[in-house]
Amino acid sequence: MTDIKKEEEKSLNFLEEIVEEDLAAGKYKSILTRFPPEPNGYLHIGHSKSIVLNFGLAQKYGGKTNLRFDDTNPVTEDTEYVEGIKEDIRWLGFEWANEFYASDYFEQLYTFAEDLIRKGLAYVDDSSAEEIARMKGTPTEPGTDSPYRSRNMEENLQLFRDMRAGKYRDGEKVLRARVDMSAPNMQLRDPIMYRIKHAHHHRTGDSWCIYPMYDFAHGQSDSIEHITHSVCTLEFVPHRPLYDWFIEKLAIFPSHQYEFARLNMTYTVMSKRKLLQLVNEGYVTGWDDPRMPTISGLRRRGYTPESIRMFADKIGVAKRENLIDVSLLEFCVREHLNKIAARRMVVFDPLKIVLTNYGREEEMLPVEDNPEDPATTHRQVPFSRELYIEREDFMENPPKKFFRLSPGQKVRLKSAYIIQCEEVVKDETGKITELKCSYLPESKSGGTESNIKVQATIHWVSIVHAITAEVRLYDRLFRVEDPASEDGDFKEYINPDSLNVAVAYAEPALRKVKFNEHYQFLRKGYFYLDKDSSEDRLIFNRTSTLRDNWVKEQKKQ
RNA sequence: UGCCCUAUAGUAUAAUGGUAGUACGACAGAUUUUGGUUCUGUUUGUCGAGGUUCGAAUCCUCGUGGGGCAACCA
Repeated sequence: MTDIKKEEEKSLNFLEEIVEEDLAAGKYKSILTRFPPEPNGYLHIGHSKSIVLNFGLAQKYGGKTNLRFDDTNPVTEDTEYVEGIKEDIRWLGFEWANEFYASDYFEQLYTFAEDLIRKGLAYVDDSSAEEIARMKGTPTEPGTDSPYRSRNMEENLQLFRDMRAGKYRDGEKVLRARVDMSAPNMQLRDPIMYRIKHAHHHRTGDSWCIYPMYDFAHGQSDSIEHITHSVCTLEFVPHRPLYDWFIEKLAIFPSHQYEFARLNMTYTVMSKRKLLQLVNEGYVTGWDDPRMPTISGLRRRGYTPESIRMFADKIGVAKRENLIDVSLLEFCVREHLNKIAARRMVVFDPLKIVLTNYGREEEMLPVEDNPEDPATTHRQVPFSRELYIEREDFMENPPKKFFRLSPGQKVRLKSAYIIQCEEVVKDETGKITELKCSYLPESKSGGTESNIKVQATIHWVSIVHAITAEVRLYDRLFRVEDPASEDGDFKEYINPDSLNVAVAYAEPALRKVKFNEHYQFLRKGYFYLDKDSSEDRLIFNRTSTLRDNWVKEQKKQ
């Protein structure tokens, strides 16, 4: 009931409004969107905004979404990326109606081009790239006509066929649309439709040596598939008149382009070019390095598809430039993981404690797996006389608001007993090596007299039963909010401490950990088994820390 | 010195000529065997100047700020 109400109250974004209007006006019976990545890199969190938008629009209004690879530039593209992209989309939880490639349409696009030549709307230009650039003019000065602009139709047709037949070298000729060399919109100054590239294409092999440009492939592909709403990012706004021009002159299905502002996020970079640099120059270990904003990186780090979809939903869709705080992404993943992650106790920086009055060898204590789950299961955790606690959970001279262990003070060991610190043992350098504590037998968790109040509860692990695990603790990849907008090379702003590796002591239940299981290490954060793990070596990535008011409190002082 | 997009709390986003709301953040409190979670409360906003109107965040004009466009990239 409340959910329905919420749904009703939730306002539409401008694209949903357009779709609703089109549907209401009977313009379309159902809608068809597409997600059109170029297979020249891996998908990142910015793409997930587009994916959730395109697939979400179709889902919401009973339509469908095609996956179309925009593979018109053979030199940068590869099937490795095709496979990676498909995996990422599926992982995010979306299924496409059709898998298409712009290269599926090369023959059709070629026919379209000949059609435009016959109509006198395209011509072969022999000018060099430099000459074409010069004749293009500037934003404030009109361009000038190429001497080849007035070539007759038959000659253009023959030349274009010769281009396809491989008679010319790369760069010798191009096919251009004859639009308007003095248009205020630069995109309309006779844009290039085809260029010669004697290059191997990952799907069409060597069967073509001319390849269509984006502008002569994208809109036409949309039209061939009868895409109703072609949603892309803002930088293509100036291309829209050209998109419409080609469709009009070709008299083909009128797909329409709509633009939204791409996602920018603090403390990271979001362009494939920059991400590729980080990979190639060894700043990260790969596209799926857990510090990367890529889908594969986030997945490896322990993010869930649900959390990313929630994020995409929360950031909204509009046309103004934005810089989303990464803390919103972190909020989303905590929100989800808090509900599903099993709790475990792991000590990162151990301080030994000895319970001087604990007479038994050991005992097993039941500990709940997830307090958020009313039907939570319990596991048996071994407790014994010698334990590790977190070194930071003890202070010899604590400040006022420190609630944890200190000389003479009590804390509860989670799901076990309350202990009191009796003696601090140090080595010759003054470093604390051990704490001698007493425990309160009647304070046993769950017991009738266990309701004794103490200020804090801390996690622990039994030394003889502990297993070790490597934990990889990540921080933001960059030191500044918006590295791309800083002066100089963005790589100067990389955070040198974005990765910290430590060996931690874990309760034995963690020995049975499996891939795809999300854990909360009590009070330490959310963790996820890394693919680098092996039978005898557990490696965990910290997905995210927990919110920490104590850190804030300390900063105030 | 052109064309295009854009401007609402710290960050995003809604209000579609009629009470400026929501989320995250921040701050304060309650609860808590995680300084987590949960709950409650507080704080902060319509870029500027004119105009239209009974009434403007919304429409118009002129500024100003931000972004994009001059790849044989997408």
